[in-house]
Amino acid sequence: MEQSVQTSCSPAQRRRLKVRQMILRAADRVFARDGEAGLSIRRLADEIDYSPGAIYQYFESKQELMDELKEMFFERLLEELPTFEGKTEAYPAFARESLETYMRLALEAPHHYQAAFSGQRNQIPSRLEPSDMRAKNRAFLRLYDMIEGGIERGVFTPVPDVSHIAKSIWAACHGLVVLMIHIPDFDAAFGNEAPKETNPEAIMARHADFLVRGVSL
Amino acid sequence: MEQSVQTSCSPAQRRRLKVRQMILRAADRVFARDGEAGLSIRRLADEIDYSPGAIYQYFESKQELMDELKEMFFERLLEELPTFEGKTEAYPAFARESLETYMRLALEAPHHYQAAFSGQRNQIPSRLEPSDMRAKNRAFLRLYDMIEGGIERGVFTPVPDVSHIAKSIWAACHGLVVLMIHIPDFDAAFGNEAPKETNPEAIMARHADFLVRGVSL
DNA sequence: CTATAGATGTGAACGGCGTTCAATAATTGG
DNA sequence: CCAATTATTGAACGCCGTTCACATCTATAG
Repeated sequence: MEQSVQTSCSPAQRRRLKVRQMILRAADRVFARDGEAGLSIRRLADEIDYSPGAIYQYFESKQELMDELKEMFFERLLEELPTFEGKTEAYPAFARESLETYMRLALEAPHHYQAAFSGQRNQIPSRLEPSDMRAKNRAFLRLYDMIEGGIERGVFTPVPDVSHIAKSIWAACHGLVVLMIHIPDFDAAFGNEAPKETNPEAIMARHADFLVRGVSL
Repeated sequence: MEQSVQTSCSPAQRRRLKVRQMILRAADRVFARDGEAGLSIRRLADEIDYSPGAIYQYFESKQELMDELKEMFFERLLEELPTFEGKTEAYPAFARESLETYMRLALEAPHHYQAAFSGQRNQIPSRLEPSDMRAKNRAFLRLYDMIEGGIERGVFTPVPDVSHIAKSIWAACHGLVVLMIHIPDFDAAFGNEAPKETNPEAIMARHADFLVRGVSL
């Protein structure tokens, strides 16, 4: 408490945060490799050459650790989501790109994404207090603003409640991702008319197009 | 093997199936009450006054038991899905009703529904061999036929590959249900414009309408 | 520099889990 | 009624998350 800057606190607590980060990174690695079932406190402790009990010095429970892992996905999403800086006529393409980014990132980290929607308890998104809002809620706000922006620019059909449309579109993207994670070759399956295209990108692009057309005009 | 009808085989094997059904019904009860986390072989054995090991005489593993529980949802869905017997102009309403039935049943058995999409390993739906197809695949076929029927009647827009649209719509319904299960008050949340309606039925109806309009004309 | 208070890590333990298996009880066919 | 098959048990194995008394290390105060 000597030359305390108060903002970055003490010298020894730095190390504490470093170790915490190290645990999180190791957990992220194991989780991406072996999924939720493959990540146990004991295996994680083994990975970082610690005793299982030691982890509880840095996390209240496995749940808290998992929650931080899940949060990571939406933080990454917020970084990668595109921003619109172009002519109005390019807005639909921007909307499609936003939805495709969401689905692509989810498919790249399927375990993280699945886990983020496994529990039942969750915060209600709120327009207020955007500072300490969880990343998931902030991501929904981006979607909300994206649709609102389209309406203001006159490329999307105006509706009394934008949040309804935002929820429908979020749900649609979420559903496709979950189905693609859950059912292998979901894009190629059911090939009555011969499976022309089998890449996941194609069906995601079609899906995004279907949704954007649904709100256009 | 006396007056054997051959279809229902032996007298003692009857009892075996009875016990199997009894276990399944008990598992269904515990599962609906306490969810996937609350259903353990030991608790189930306790519920039916059996030894834990006894259950393995009737099921290879807990996974096999769970799989049958999940299958139950789609069998129930197949029973409750409406069939179309009306004038062409009523087809959109029939389509909406089909989607709403799917979502309503899922919300009524959230644990079953969530569990049905938790694993990664799953069958690819196939147009062929409809006899022993899993109920989930048969349910998808119903959706496929529903859309195809709409196109043939000239109320839905023709597309080169019906399965693409079917997948998008399935994904959209699935996504909404999962989000509603995962986020409490998902329908009422985000009330910028004052939460007028807070019943789940309303947002499901809007969602179904949004999707049916997307394929209409 | 040393003593000491607090943070840090350990290892054993608890209760619960899915699953297996030899031994026992029950049921069935001849 | 007996033999053979089947059903059921209870203990055991190796996991799991979590806790806790104890050892160990750190860093500050005298």
